[in-house]
Order: sequence, then C-alpha cells, then structure tokens
Amino acid sequence: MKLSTRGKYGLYAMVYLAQKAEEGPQPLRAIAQLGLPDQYLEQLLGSLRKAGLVNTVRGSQGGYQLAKSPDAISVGHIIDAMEGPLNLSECAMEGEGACPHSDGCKTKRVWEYLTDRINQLLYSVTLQDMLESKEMD
Amino acid sequence: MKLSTRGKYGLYAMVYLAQKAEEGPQPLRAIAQLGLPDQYLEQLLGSLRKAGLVNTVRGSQGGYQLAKSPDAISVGHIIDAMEGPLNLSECAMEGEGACPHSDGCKTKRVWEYLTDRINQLLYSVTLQDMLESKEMD
DNA sequence: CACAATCCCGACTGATTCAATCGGGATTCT
DNA sequence: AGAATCCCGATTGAATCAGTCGGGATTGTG
Repeated sequence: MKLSTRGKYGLYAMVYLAQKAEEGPQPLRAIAQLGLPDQYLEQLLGSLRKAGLVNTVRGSQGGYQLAKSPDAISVGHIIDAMEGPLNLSECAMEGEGACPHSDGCKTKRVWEYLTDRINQLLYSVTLQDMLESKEMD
Repeated sequence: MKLSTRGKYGLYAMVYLAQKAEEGPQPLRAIAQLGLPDQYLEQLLGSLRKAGLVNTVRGSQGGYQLAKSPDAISVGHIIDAMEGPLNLSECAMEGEGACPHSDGCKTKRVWEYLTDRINQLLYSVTLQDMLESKEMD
C-alpha cells in the first residue's frame, strides 16, 4: 500500500511554497526544479488551487503561493486534495443499503474507526511543523 | 485514497474464519457465501496462506482456518498480506542515494513518522477485538 | 480403487487508474 | 506588441485491479 506520486509531488510542492512564502508568487518552473515533471506538476497545482490551498497570480511575474499560513495547512489537507478523501471502506460512504455481509458489518465499524484515526493523524501535521523539523513523537 | 477490494475481502474472510474458529476447516464455498467472487477469493486466500495467517487442509472435507488465535492477528497483518507493506514514501525504502530534493528531505521524515503511526494503529486492532465488538476509542 | 470434494496455481482478459504529455487558449506585466 | 505565465481538456502508454479460466494435485469416503 503506497501513496501515489500525486500525494508525494503535492507535498513537495507545498513544502517548497511554504519555504518561499515571503517571496511572492513562485512560477511553475521554479517549483519544478525540485525534479518534478513540469506539465504534470501543473495539473497537480490545479487540484491544489481548486482545493483552496494555493492561490495563483496569472500573467507575467505570476505564479503560485500558499492560500493560507503554513500552520493552517496540514498533510491531510494536501493528501485529500491530491488523492481524494481517505476512506478505507466504501461501505462507510454508502448511506443507503444495509451491508450484505453476514458478519453483521463488524468490519464497517473498524474501517470507520481506522479512517477516523488516520485522518486525525494526517490533519495534525502542518507545513509549519515540517518547516520547523519538529520532532514528532 | 481507498483500500482495494483485496484488503476489504481479505478482512471479511478473516473475520468469517475467526467466527468459525472452533468448527474445523471452512471450504472456500462457505466463505464465498459472504458475497465474494469465489475464484478471486481463492487467490486472496492463497496470499493469506503465504503470509502465514491461514492454514489449509487439502482434499475432501478440507478448507481454510486461522493459523493463529484471533488475538494474534491484526488488521495490519491482513492489509500487509493483501496489499503489501504500507509505505507512504518510496523514499523510506531506498537505503541508497540521498534524496534529490532541495527541501533537504523534510518530507521523508514526515512520511516515515506517519507510516509508523498508521502501522501502530493497524496492528493494534485484532480479530479478537472485532469479534468482541469492542468500543474502540 | 474410484470418485467427489477440495485446495493450488499460472495464464489470461477487460476495465480502470496513473503518470505524463500535448496543444492551444487566456491573462497580465513591461 | 510580446513575453511570461497560468488554465484546461484531450490523449497516450503503462501499470494495476478485479475477476475468470482451465487444469493439476491432494485426500476423505464408499
């Protein structure tokens, strides 16, 4: 079970933007210096923008910048924007229709519990924490 | 971000086997009554067997049974068997080669931290807990 | 022994997702 | 006007996923 490159690249880009937060909008090219394919990165930044995590300035001298302060943006926000909501069981999403399995859906409760806990964890680590290289234990 | 059906079906099957732990080996057909495609399920049980989580008895009257007691098998074991080890950054696996990114690999530490924490969580919930429908908070 | 029930296993297929590219359009600074 | 930039839908090739197929091996039962 691995994260896709979307999540990984997305976090790289966001950390970069957090580091340059005081320096005005960063053009795509600059971010892509991290070693990411730039046209692909452009797509990803589009998703981050739609999720309200980055702002863009168009035209010459334009670029991308964080839409909020680094302590208001967490890894969870980024993964959510890049890979869609974390949800271990689609069961947890179907409002309708009882679970058809004979275990009385014990599993459903577990997936919900685990999904919750993992989300708590992901939302608890912010870009600010990463910049400070906080010891996280 | 979702779990694949492998993980989900795998857990269903294991919960089923835990419930029937006292009743001898359960044939594939019986497990597939949960609503899982049986030939596919057969593959999955193969993986669970290779991971040492189930034993099989071949021949007539044969079937599958848990290889250990339900409190020795966790959701983490099952997901690991079904989907491979949880690893948010492939970076965490490459022993060689420094991370090429200019953020000094702050991200690597975060992925490692998160991977650890999520694993702790997954390995902390056992089949036994699920049978008892423990309140998990 | 023969047979049925069962597990074992590699090959295959169709659908979906992933990673990335392409081509062109719109905006804004100088 | 022109360059720098973001915007966006379409497309592609590869990988993975979900599931099927066909046949083989093992073992209890009559």
